[in-house]
Amino acid sequence: MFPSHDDIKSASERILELFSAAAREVTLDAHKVLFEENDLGDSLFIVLDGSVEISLLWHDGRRLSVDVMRAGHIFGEIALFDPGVRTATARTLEPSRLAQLTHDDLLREASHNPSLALELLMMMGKRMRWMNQQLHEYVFMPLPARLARKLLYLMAEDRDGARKLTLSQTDLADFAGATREAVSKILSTWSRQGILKTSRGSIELLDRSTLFEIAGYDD
Amino acid sequence: MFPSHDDIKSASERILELFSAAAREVTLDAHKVLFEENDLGDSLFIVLDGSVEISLLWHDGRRLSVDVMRAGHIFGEIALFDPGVRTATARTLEPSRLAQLTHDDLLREASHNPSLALELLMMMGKRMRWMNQQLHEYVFMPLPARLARKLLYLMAEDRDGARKLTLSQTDLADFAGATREAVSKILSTWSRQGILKTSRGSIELLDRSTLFEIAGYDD
DNA sequence: GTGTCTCTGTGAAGCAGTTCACAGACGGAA
DNA sequence: TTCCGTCTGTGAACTGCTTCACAGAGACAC
Repeated sequence: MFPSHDDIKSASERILELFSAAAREVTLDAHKVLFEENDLGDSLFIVLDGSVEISLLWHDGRRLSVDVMRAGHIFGEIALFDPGVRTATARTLEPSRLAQLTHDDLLREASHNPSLALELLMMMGKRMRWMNQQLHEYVFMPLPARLARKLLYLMAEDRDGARKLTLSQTDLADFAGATREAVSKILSTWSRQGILKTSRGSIELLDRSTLFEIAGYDD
Repeated sequence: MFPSHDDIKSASERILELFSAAAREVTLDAHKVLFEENDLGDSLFIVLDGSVEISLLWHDGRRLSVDVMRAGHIFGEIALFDPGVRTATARTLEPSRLAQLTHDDLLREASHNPSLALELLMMMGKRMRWMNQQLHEYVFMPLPARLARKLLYLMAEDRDGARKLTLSQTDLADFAGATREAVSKILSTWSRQGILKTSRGSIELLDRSTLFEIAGYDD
């Protein structure tokens, strides 16, 4: 199966306490860049409300979207623990509220709270495990399987029934690491096979188990 | 430029102390598997002597070699902080001596030593930054650039002049994430252009700056 | 309604890298 | 020396995805 989002992306009790003790709040409109790859940064964010897309960019304009962070999810941990330039770009998908915590805040709290530090280490372990999985998928899996996984992943995010995904095919292509045209063609054949139903700006899943098979989750 | 290996892969003073306080020593022959992807594991290793290759496997036999760990380098951190199955395979390239530290050892030491925990967090930050870089390279760069980077990376490892690399083209292909044939053809053209010299089982670099350009390190 | 804009569908050509096939080169063992 | 196994080089066919090109279909503004 694919991993449970809450375990990987969400904060534990103790990390939430850390935020409430030290964080500053940030409010942003939709489609605003919170930080960009190669910006200097040393802070961690938690989403209070809204959603934030995390993506990798390349100088020719290509983009690989890696994740969407929603309420309760934490991101920005690389530059928090290893201050320097950001390794990814974060932008809001809708109006969002975030809490921000700096490297200094962290040092102050964690230096006399070992169990907080241990929880952060576990979070980092889970995060690295997830990144490793992403590398696996990208390196070894062909586009249809990767696309199937991304669809299932993104649908599992939306709590409501998890059958419908609101996303243009262009954006979905960024998640799958492919062109819009390639994604469109694959979705068309799946649509013809009754696996899903496409419409302008959204996709409705009809046959989850077949998509599971295509994704290579063999069970 | 490409990252300095010692910063990312090596242990800090305090982490070395942790190993000397709690670790168990392991000795292995050449070409022995230390652990394999999907094995259960919860321990961290440091290389005392020899070298260990870290690679990702796929069920059809494909392999992506991601790194080589040498004396002083640490690996296995994912399963240390997030006990569960291994996300990669580790095998010795030559007879090697390692020290091993378990999750329990770590908890014992780090739970009353906050600055050790902070150093471990920084190490994890650097490690994630490096993984992110790998994902970037794999997703966005074409084979020749990726191959150039891997050559420069692997040559920087060997301290001795760093001009000669002892590695078969088959193994190099695993590092570049491509087939032996594709790598062989690229090396041939580079050889014809005087960038390097190939021979059975090794590659000698002649024109570092041209390879730098091909690798996309524009400076 | 009409116009415009973005999203979707699809076909044709191109290309980077794989797969397959085989030949020659080197090194070690007998 | 000869033989054998592994490593290297290269050509031909194939394939998965991109690039380019264009047409039709919602959605929204007026």
